[in-house]
Amino acid sequence: MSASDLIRIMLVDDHAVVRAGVRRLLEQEARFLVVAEAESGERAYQQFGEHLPDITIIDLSMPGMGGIEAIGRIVARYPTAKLLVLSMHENAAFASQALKAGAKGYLVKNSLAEELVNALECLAKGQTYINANFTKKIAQQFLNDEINPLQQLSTREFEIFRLLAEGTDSNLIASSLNISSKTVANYQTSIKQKLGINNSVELVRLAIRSGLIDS
Amino acid sequence: MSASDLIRIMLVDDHAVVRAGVRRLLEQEARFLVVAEAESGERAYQQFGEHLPDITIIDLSMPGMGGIEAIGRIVARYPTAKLLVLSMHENAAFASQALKAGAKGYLVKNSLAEELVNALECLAKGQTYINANFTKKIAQQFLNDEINPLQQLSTREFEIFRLLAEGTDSNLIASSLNISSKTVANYQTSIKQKLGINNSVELVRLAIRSGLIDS
DNA sequence: ACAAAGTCGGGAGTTTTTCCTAGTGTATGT
DNA sequence: ACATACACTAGGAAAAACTCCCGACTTTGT
Repeated sequence: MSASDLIRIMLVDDHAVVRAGVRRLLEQEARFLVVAEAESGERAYQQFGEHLPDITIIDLSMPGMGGIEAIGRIVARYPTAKLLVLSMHENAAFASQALKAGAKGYLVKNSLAEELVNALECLAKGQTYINANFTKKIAQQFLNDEINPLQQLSTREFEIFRLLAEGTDSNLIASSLNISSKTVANYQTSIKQKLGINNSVELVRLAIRSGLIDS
Repeated sequence: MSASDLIRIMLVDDHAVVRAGVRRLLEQEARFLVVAEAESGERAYQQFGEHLPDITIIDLSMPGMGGIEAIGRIVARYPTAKLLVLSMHENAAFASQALKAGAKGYLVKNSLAEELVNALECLAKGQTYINANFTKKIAQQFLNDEINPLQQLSTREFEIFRLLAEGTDSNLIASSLNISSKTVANYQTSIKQKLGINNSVELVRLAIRSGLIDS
């Protein structure tokens, strides 16, 4: 292996344990070299300029400047930067946001070591890498994502969605809107179906994320 | 150093990266030896019996049987087991529930390596260890205990509350905890009653407000 | 040892949710 | 103008979830 094959890597994660873990996994392969670590988005941006790593492995949820913003700043300044997101969130929304911000790969933390190596090599070659069992999830939600899930709802559906998310009793919704509680129940089903959710937990989360209600 | 000083450790975390990270940190110190790893609560319980580690380092949020449940089971069978929680949740509710379930220490994942070593030595000596910058947080929230509704919940109730708030299907909860789905339903009722809420929407919002889950 | 509290689940009834069907009204386009 | 589409409404039937009540057993504390 020639020196040019060496892939210089920076690790960004607020958890020292995770940084150590990735470092350990990478040490198994001689062609990877960790040249820098950062525990925050701010530091990541600084360190990037100092070390100009080939690839940066970055977490999304960090205190202060989050990973997404850090990605945005780094890519803005260094458009050829290769950033691999290593997140614990198995959430398509997170992935698409990260990729939209300029990341070149997305991996969940419980992935195997081989997958990490695989992802790194993809990025090194200039490709984009996304977790295999994740692509379909993203593909599914991608359609809905661009549309903005709540936008699919009809006026009535949206109204009922809002009331449900606020915790309003179905019967109260019915009498407020002067419709049968049976109709409310039916709407509830169609709303969940349209939003692709199975339970009221996801319903609330979606409402909160959309800023419709606050926690 | 004599052989008897060797501290045999088991790691339990669903993220391979985290396990590798802890392992790496522990390898710096010759007196620690990782004798087993597990990626789930179920496996942890099995492995514990096989290896009988001096100390078990365990994560709380794992799919299937959660960490709290695993702690409970291990402590039930092996009352002298020393379990150190290594969680990413900087949340007093989690900590107190974990300790109530029988854990001997609580550490957040972004702690420094020295703190981990420190904690391990405390546990090895039979002491209890809690993160320094965490004790005051716990102390703070301890005062609000009367106010903090989640504190009213029993271990089991809390566990089920968490799973419900995460949107886990009742039947899945039942099978994860090896109890009847009827029991889960009954718990659900008592949880709502204790927390003074009427529907699952409020349940989720409470969980989010408490930092138990994020939106 | 006794009381108090936690865990577990059956019984029985109520409520909610789902899935299907179906009527009405209102656009939209050809 | 007429067909087509879709939103709004709601009933019926069945399934699923929830509530309330109770009893058994275990753990814990005094």
